[in-house]
Amino acid sequence: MSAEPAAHRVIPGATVARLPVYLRALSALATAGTDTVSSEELAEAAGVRSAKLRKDLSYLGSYGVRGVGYDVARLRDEIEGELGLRHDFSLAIVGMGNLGHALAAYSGFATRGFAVRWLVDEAPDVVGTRIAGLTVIDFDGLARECNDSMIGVIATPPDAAQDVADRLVALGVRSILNFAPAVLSIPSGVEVRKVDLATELQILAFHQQHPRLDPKALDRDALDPKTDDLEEGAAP
Amino acid sequence: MSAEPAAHRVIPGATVARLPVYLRALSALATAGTDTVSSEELAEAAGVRSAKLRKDLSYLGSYGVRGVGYDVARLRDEIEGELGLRHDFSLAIVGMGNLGHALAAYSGFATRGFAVRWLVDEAPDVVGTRIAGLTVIDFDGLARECNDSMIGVIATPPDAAQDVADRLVALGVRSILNFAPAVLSIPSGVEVRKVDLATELQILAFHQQHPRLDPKALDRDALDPKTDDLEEGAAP
DNA sequence: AGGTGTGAAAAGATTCACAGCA
DNA sequence: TGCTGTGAATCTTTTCACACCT
Repeated sequence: MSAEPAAHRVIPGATVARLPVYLRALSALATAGTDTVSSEELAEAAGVRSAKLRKDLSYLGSYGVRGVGYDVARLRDEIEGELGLRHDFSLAIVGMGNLGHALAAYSGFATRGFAVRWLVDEAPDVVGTRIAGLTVIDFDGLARECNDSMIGVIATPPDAAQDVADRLVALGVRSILNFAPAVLSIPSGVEVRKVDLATELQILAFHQQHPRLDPKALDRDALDPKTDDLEEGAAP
Repeated sequence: MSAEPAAHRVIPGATVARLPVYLRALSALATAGTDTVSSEELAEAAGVRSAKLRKDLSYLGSYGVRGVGYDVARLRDEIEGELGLRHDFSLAIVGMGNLGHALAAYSGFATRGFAVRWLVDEAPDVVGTRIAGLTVIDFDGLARECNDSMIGVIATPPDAAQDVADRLVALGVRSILNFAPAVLSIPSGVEVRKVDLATELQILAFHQQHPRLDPKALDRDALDPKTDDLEEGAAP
């Protein structure tokens, strides 16, 4: 037996980082009216190998049926539950420069379950203005609104980032998405993810300068019609 | 011996992903007038452990001096060289919606060595308009300008992403930064990095729901970056 | 002393390959 | 028959610990 619904299972970080991708693929399948999917098909849609997909899903429990595949709606719901998407999160974007502005308006940001609710800036001439339908507040204003489902988004210049992080932590924020190219010092118990555009570009630059002398790219087409392999995995 | 300047050394993907962070820390130190730094100090500034830093740097060669540390300017230059930042790259941002607009104007994007040079969109009412000092062009326009140092940035809605990727590849682009929440099918030889905001938020949501029963959280506060993640590291 | 460079051990992630169930 | 779930093998990344150099 192994089909335990809830468990003290420890899900590897690399797996967690892929769950959102699986979730997206499953939502697309559900929308398309598909109700059962094999690991092979889902893996293809998610850009991973089927063995990896099955291993990942096995950490959640046994939600597949041998000889058949996975129930799309069921699996989607399980992953949503695992990711904690059953309740909504509110985003507080700090720093209303170009990037903060864009994030406030960026619809891709308002994925199901995440809504931009507060825009924060300390500049007196910015506080009180309206951006994307919200009024910009300062940290005092944010303190009054703070609750458990708040996620902080740092979109300030790098030199202000640590200070902003400290303030967010002081408000009780436990999840931070950091767009500022700065290393943050954060107490344990608070999770930070960083999105760093310059870093991504530099990694691309590296690979462009050191073309991967594709290890075994020749035999690929012999085995498999599709020669596309792309990225991979992650990070804890 | 081991102080070979250039080598056929294979640098692990995880290491490559950290070089930009070291580079930033070194630039800051150089600006501050520091000319020598120990692995301990640099690691602290970069948010990693010193052993990891030393191991990473050892893949580049022996640029440190025992009992002393690393020469800041020298190490910075070596990393720049390794990352291929000796020559400049030009960015072509495709998709002039909210996000594309913001990226065009985002100064953090114009890190040394990377300049936004082309803005691309296919909508007739957008082509020809000026954004952030550049005139928006279409793919035909881009085809005329294409060169070897071009990096494509996809900032379109997800359903257009694959088509845009195909066109970029057809133009000879070998590096793509993808902001669209879609899995791209790409021929080998082309490198794709993805930046996916919804995924990052969902990973944060997961950790908020499953608080890491801090294994040994007593020690130090800062560090323990992951990311990559987005993940992710190198490639199959 | 003081701090780098690196083998070797440990931890983590991916892939293989197949038993076992529908 | 067909496809999941998973132990075992493999590969990658991190951490340890210390020889070695200045």
